Amino acid sequence: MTRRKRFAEIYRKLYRSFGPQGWWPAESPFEMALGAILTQNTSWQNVEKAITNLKAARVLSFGRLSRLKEKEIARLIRSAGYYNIKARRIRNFLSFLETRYSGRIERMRCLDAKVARHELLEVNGIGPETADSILLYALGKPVFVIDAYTRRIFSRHGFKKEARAYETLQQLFTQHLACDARLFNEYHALLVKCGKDFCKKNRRRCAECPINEKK
DNA sequence: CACCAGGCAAGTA
DNA sequence: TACTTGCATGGT
Repeated sequence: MTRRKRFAEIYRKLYRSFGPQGWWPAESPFEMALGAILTQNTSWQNVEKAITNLKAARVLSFGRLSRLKEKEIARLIRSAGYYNIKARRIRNFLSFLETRYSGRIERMRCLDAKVARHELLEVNGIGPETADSILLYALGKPVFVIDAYTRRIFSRHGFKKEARAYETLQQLFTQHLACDARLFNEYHALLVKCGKDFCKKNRRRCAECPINEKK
């Protein structure tokens, strides 16, 4: 079987098993970008509580959030963990948006994906996965997001070596799939769903993973 | 109790 | 280049 068919087959199995995932669960590109920072090595459940706090405080916008001190942001996002470092990262992102895009993340949409990615990676606190999440989910760019689940799943299904480095695994998806933001969106979300349910570090439920099914 | 979650940066060798 | 460590809450 070619790799192209393998990548398509895995997607098909995941989609048939789990259905559409409806990512990203946010009301605006700005909220998505914030969520991307908040969810760094953190369960989405804890991030939701932080987002809820920000909304309750009426500060989930560039203008309102920019007026808060770092300590205030930290207090509001406490439930997301790493709150001091994440508050700093959010401030870094806000000042980036301010200086380059007048605080309007939508203005990044007209950029080439490679240029936008490079700019985002310049922000201290935004690494490859956070940058790609913002590109794909907030800006609608056809960029495949690699995360710990994606690595683990493909590592366990014949791509052990390629799954080591972020860019290497990302290139495999880019090469073997149609360049389609909606496909990338759904595929990544399905991998996270599959990882949460069946491909955890302990291999207890590994055998039940839909990728193992015959067809 | 231990372990894990939709990472990243900084330090070390 | 390739590890190691700190960051922290909340669920299982």
